[in-house]
This record gives sequence, structure tokens and C-alpha cells, in this order.
Amino acid sequence: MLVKTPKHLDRIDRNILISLQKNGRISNVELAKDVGLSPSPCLERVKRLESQGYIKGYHAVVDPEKLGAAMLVFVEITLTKTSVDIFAEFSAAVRLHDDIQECHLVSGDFDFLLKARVADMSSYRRLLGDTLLRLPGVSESRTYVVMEEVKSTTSLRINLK
Amino acid sequence: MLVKTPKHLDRIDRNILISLQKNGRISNVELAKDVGLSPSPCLERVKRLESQGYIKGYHAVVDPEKLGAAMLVFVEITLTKTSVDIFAEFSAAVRLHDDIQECHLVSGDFDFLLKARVADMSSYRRLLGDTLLRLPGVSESRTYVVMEEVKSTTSLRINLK
DNA sequence: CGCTATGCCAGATTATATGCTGCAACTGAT
DNA sequence: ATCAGTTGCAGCATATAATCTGGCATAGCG
Repeated sequence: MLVKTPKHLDRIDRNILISLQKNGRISNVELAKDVGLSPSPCLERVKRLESQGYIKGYHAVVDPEKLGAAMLVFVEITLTKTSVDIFAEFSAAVRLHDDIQECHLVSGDFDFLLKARVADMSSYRRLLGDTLLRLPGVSESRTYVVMEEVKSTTSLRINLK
Repeated sequence: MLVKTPKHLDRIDRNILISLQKNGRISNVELAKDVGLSPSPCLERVKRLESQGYIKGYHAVVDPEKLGAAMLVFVEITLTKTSVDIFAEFSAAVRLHDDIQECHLVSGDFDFLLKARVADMSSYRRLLGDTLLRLPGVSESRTYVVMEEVKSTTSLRINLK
């Protein structure tokens, strides 16, 4: 038995991705209706999209304000010297911290851009002082407190071809 | 018939949130096993968490690189003058743009921090030149290209109390 | 000490997920 | 143009899951 050809995504696949980005908990029956298929081939496609890595996962999004993380901050971090070791150590520390949702290595004036959700300013003070600034190689940091989230989504635009 | 008391979350509720953040498409039966309940009360709790706004939605996460958005950039935008009108116009324009995943109004050196996913540098050039810089009131912009996503999650830490 | 409300489980019913079968459209080669 | 191989779909059957309806246990309260 041969494995299915990993052909490119057609319009139906793309509509499935659009739909599942909007509502990750939609039933397969309803999804099938949305994209104009019967449930069986629709489910097949979803499984294929998952196994081929087009879909990386499904997640519930919870309300940070209701759950004690009302404060959103971005932190720019500059390292003194960017050796591989320091990079790895910094990355590892960041991954362990639940308050830090994102960490990106960027090109430009600084080295890392972090996104963190904390309860309040004193929690942030602790995160910055006790954790971030104590990591080896950290030379500078600038903090930006979010006053309003104008837009916030993880949805990607899917071109229907 | 009275509405249920909006009491605070107990340990089971919190475990449900943790579980659904990890796997938003888990079946209610399996979720119930995870949190040590039978399916009926578990489903009740999930519905309650949804209707009370603790759960804001469920979304599939897709692979940007496989879908023509391999480049992730952050853009800092400074406005010349921050009037209510300009703010509103900027916000509205940002919300219309599918390439822009996040836009935050921040305190500090600049005004907005944007997160955008685009296909490549020339796509970004177009987004910046044709859209962002043409918005009224925009005075400066700095762009940071992400070289590596060290960490990327939307999961919130849920304290079990 | 019984009343009442809350939250759970169990069982029944409906809906969904999932595997299987056969048909129709498409492909390419004769 | 026709025949066979291939692909993808719908339809059906069965296993699972979602959802509803009691009824029981427990805790707070009068």
C-alpha cells in the first residue's frame, strides 16, 4: 500500500484550514458542510493536514484578565556578547518560564524580543529583576507595557489560490 | 429557574483550562478522564467556562512556513500626534490587514508594536510602504525581523490554587 | 434534624467519528 | 476513442461521543 501523494493544497483544504482557524472545536460533520464535502473525505483531509504538519495543534484561548494575568508586556533584551552558549542558556531559561509566552531572536538594535503576561507591575518587577536580568550575558533591557491590545490573533491568511 | 452562581474556579475547572489549552480538540470523554469526572459534569463545566468568558475560543494553529508566510516581523510605529481620530484610523486599518496578527498600543518610546507574518522581504516592503507608512499620523517606524522563534505559545499559566 | 441547593454519577438517546465499499471522474497509454 | 489504473467522493454501518434526564450524596441553613 502506497502512501498518499503529498500534493499541494486545493481549495477545499484551504477552506478547512480557514474554518479550523476560526473554530478549532467545530465538529467534523459541520466542518464537512462548510467546505461542501461529506464527513468521511473531510475527516480524511483533516487527518492528512495534521499528519503533514499543516495543522500544528488546537488550543483553547483563555481570558488573561480573568485568570490573573491582566498585564501584557514586551521586553527587548540585549546581550553583551552573543556566543552560542549564552544564546542556548538564555533560550532554555525562557522556555521554562510560564509567564513568557514568546521569545524571538531578532535582527536589529537588540537581540531578543519577549512577550510576557503577568498579574501586575510587581510581578513583572520580579520577573525582570529576579529572572531576566540575572541571566548571564544580559546587558540591557527595555520594557514596553501594553495599554491596549488593538488586535490579537494567531490566524494566518490562507490564499484560496 | 435561577442562573448558576458564578463562583470562583476550583481545581477541576483549572485543570480543564490547562487541558484545553494544551489540546483544544480533546473529546469531552477524554477530558473528563483527565480531570477525574464523568462526562456529564465535565461538559457542564466546559460550557460554563465558555459562557462565563474564561474560554474565549478554540483555534487550530497552522504552520506559517508551509503556507507562504515564512517571515515574521515586529514593527514599532511612532505617530506624530496621538489624537483620538488618528488612533482610531490606525487601529481600523490594522484590523483589516490579514498579515498583521497583533497590534498593541504601548507606553514608552514609540506608540504601536505590530506583529506581522508575510511571505518574504518584498511582501513586507509592500506592507510597510503601501500600507503602514501611508496611514495618517505615522512618523517613524522600526522593523525587527525574526531570525528564530525561540518560544511561541498562547498558553497562560493557570495556578491550581 | 430535616430542607434545600449543589454537584456528581448512571443510563438513555441522539449525534458524531470512523472504517469500508462501490461508483464516478480523471489520467494516460494503446 | 477505449480500456485499465488511480483518485476522491458519497453512503452505509458500527463504534464513540455528546447531551439530556433523573436520582443520590453532601453541605449549608433554618
